[in-house]
Amino acid sequence: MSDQARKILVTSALPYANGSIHMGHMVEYLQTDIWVRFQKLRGHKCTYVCASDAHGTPIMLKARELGISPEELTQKISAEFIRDFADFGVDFDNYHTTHSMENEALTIQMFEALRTSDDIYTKTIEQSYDEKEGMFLPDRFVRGTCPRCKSEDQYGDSCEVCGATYSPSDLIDPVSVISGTPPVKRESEHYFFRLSEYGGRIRAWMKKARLDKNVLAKLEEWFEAGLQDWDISRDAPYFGFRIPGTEDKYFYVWLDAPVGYLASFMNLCERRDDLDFEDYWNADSDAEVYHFIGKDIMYFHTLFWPAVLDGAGFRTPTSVFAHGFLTVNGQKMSKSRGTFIKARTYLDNLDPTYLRYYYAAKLGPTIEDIDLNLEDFVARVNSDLVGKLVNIASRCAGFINKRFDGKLAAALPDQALFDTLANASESIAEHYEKREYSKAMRQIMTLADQANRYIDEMKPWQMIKDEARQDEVQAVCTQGINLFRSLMIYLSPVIPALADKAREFLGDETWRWHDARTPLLGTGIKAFKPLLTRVDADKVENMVEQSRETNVAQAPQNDFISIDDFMKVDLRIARIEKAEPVEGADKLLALTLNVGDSNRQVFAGIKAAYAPETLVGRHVVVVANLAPRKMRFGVSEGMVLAAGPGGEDIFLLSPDEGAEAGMRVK
RNA sequence: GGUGAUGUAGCUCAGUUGGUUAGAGCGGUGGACUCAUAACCCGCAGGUCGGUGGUUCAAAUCCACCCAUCACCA
Repeated sequence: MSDQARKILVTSALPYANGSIHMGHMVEYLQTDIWVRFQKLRGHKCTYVCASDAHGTPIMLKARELGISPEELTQKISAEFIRDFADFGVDFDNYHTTHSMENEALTIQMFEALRTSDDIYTKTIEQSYDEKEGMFLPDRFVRGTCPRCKSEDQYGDSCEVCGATYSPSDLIDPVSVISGTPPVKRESEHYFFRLSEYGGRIRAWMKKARLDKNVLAKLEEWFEAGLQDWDISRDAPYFGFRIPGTEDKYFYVWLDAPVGYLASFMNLCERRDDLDFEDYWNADSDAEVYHFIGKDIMYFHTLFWPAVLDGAGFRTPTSVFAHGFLTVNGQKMSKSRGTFIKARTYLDNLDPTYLRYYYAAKLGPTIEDIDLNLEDFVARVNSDLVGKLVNIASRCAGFINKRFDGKLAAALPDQALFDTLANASESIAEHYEKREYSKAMRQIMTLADQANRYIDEMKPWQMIKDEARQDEVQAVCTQGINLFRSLMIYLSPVIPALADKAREFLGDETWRWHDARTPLLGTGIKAFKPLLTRVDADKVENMVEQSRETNVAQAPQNDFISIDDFMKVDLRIARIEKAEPVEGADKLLALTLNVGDSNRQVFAGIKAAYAPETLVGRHVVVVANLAPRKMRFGVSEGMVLAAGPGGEDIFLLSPDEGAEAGMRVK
């Protein structure tokens, strides 16, 4: 790694301004923030920009639903985003919006450049149209019955049940999600970007960008499928930028969203004399540009985006860093389980330092998902941060403060041990640079173990009883304090708030990476206050409960159903005749139910909660007229009613004594 | 359905180009210590490395198939 100061521009993906920031989002912003803080600590000129992604149909519709303008909506949500990020210590140099003058000017500039080079053409296409609402419908806004498996209420682009992909016109009985009316086909002229012409240039960029091998594999897959031209326009009504020379055509949100990276930077340059927009974005720029993104938007960032930049005469990104998704307790985040945790809910309960460290301890450079295991989270943070790290300072500071008037010794008793930490500097730095944070954390914690072992071997608490060894105690504790200091410097990109507290306690003005090479000697330290308290497992539980509650409160829609609607559901008492595990299914039991006149087979996901033999003879409530569903194990002819969040917490409904199989429930 | 990724101790994860008894942290357990936010230190137990088959003197590591989980399909 060169010692020359590098010019680096870093971005995180622009959060879409129609919801709240949650724990999944935070993976990306913390991953990026750690990297940026590390670069700054190393003395590089690193700039971190972001913005709200403010355009598109979902935002337009949400604003309409709330009876406010899209501008108002996105401003309000952006304000929330900014607070959430700030409270997590995400330190943007600028946070802007894609609905800005800079972005409009840049988007149009790029579009015109591409049109001049004949990379834009128009073509008439057919699309679903909602006559009642007077608008074209994105695929996601049409729902209907899957043409392949006949599952009802599926999206217009793919079936969530059988996984089939198709176009909205293939759906059986399609309806517009907005008006509930059947859409019609209507023609419209759209603008297309000739992505198909860019294969060679994208490949050349890929080689330079040194992408992760998993990202490359994915790209290769897309290349094999063949690059298709990209539809970059949408018809009015749409919230976005109008295409010059048209009355009712707008740029597709995904065209102007990445341009928002440039727009935010341009906006920053307007008030920063030391930053020059062209210096970073001209085709021959020697600055480095990195985009941190989630693996779901790789397509846009590794194909369209370099192609558009290249075609429009700008420089391309130095690299694109894709990360995986977050699971909580090993599963997809779930509102019913209370694991769909908003950033604000976390902040209301817990210190952001915990999460920053925990994510760092798990993050690597690949697109693999990471898991937030809440029990592990409590154990890991308490053990590493409180038990190991802060403990070093805690067990030395008392002696220094009480016996030596807060004064550190003038020399280190064990220079070799100090050097061990100093010499780890480049290896740790390399881990940070490559975004191997989990490796960096492991290495730092191993060094923390050495520090604790050192104090343990020296036993200052025994020395202190011997009048002749007082100086030794001061020396040993000075050693311990300095080891702590080095570790804190290394960790400061991850846990800046804690590092600041530690720095103040030690009386240092500022920290740079290389300060870990020179010990603090002969100076005074402040009185030691606990720098970080342990994670309270009750608060974690509380956070989960709050996440569950807020969502349960939302769950009952104010859409009432009529008694007729209810009567459509044929609920019957059934007697379980037979219950057995299903081979190859972890969660299912195969139940043979007597519903009066006949027996039928139903698969129920209750294996974790009930042993099959306890069920036989029991009466339950079953939905008798549910459309039979073909599963891998056979056909399921109904649904057994049960309550609870799932797993072991499932509770079957039973009738009171006297009910017989076949009776209707109403 | 197609494509890709992942599957290693109770939990979270390391395991470089195939090579001696498969590692760490947490948790469990036994002990030591008492400076420290019941923290720290020493020891012990725990794994047929998702399954099956194959290549090889040798496979967690390579190949094939299968199973499970996750993602993408513009």
